[in-house]
Amino acid sequence: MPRSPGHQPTAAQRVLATAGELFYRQGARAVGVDEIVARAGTTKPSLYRAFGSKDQLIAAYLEDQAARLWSDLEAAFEANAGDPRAQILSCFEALAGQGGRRSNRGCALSNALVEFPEPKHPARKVAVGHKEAIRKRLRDLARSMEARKPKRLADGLLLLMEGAFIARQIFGEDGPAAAAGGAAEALIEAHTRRDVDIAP
Amino acid sequence: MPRSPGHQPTAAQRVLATAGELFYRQGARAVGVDEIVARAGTTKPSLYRAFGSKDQLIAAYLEDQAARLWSDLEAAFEANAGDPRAQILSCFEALAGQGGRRSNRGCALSNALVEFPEPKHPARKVAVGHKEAIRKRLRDLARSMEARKPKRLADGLLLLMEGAFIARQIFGEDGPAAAAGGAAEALIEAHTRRDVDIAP
DNA sequence: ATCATGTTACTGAACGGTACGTTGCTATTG
DNA sequence: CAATAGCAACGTACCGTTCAGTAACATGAT
Repeated sequence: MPRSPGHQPTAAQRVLATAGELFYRQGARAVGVDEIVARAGTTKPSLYRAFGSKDQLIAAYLEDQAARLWSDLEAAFEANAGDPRAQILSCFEALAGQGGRRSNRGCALSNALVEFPEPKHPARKVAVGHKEAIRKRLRDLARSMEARKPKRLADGLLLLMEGAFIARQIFGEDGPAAAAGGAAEALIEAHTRRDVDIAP
Repeated sequence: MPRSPGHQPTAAQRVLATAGELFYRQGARAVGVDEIVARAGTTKPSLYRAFGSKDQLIAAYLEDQAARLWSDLEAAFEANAGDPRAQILSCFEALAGQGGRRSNRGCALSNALVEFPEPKHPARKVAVGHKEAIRKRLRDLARSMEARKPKRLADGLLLLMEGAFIARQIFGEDGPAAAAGGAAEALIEAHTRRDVDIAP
């Protein structure tokens, strides 16, 4: 879809970019299509030709966010290739850094899950799919570091991540979210040390 | 405000009860005042006479939820008086049980913080206040169990709680949320054992 | 008489969505 | 080369609905 470089961005691209900003900062339900097109310097027909409906625009926004997040994560993984423990901890640093540059509103995918509980909403499919992928990735990492109970460790790490996302929205960047990395370390330690036993 | 027993519930009470159900299940932004008054068997003037605005009704709903949650927690604390470790773990059981009876929509307070990011929204004050109280309570418990870094432990536990709330909305009751209690146990263990050291 | 409540009928703004006309580039043609 | 046909992208102006909120008045119980 992206045009060859040198061209100006299309109306659809501008809509997706501005909608992304507004959705992330204010929540998708709080933003009207009129505001989106006004700030994008275009009009509603362009929005609806490109995305079909507001719900589908939200889904597109989430796919975009998921792709960015995923590539950030993969970059962190590659930077620590071969050391699954460092790979996991780099996740927490990565998500901490990302939150900082975009004003403490946590994870766009998680927020969307809260905003749209209806099971068949297109936003849910995208968000749930992404979260399942993250969970699977964490499981693989836990397995490759030979944790005693890899699934359990991966789920614990996921809880810490999600908790950090929303803790940042409650207490800001220097609240409990800052403790996520350390807690993850402790959890990993508990699952990999020989002399400590984990509840069944 | 509650009337003496035997009387029928007032219009305001019915509004608060139905609004609570709808807000919790669908999200406050997704529910209109017309739907609330229709299901409560009353009319808009009654709603606005009692609560002033929809935003204030949302705030009242959150205060109600916070009070319920808090009393549940206090009950769990009293049942394990003198054993701070058991008190903390009973939190996780309590919140797991609560989620079960109300269809996996997590914590009403946390959800509201996601739905209403505007700093001066009345819903935020209520929700943030409650979360700060929880954080303080966890700190006290961590201190009284002589954890090495009580603040850090409390924050880690808070992350696990919040993570469990939203994990339930993503993966359901049997997803990562089920691992919260075990992870909390491991975290406590790491902070209380003599022979394990915690990163600074 | 007073109080909480219900009834009806509104308001103006914002909502998501669309029918229809216009612009501008590109490709084909004489 | 120049005229033109086609086509995709875009904008104007509007649709009906729903939103939160209100004014004025009626009713019923204590």
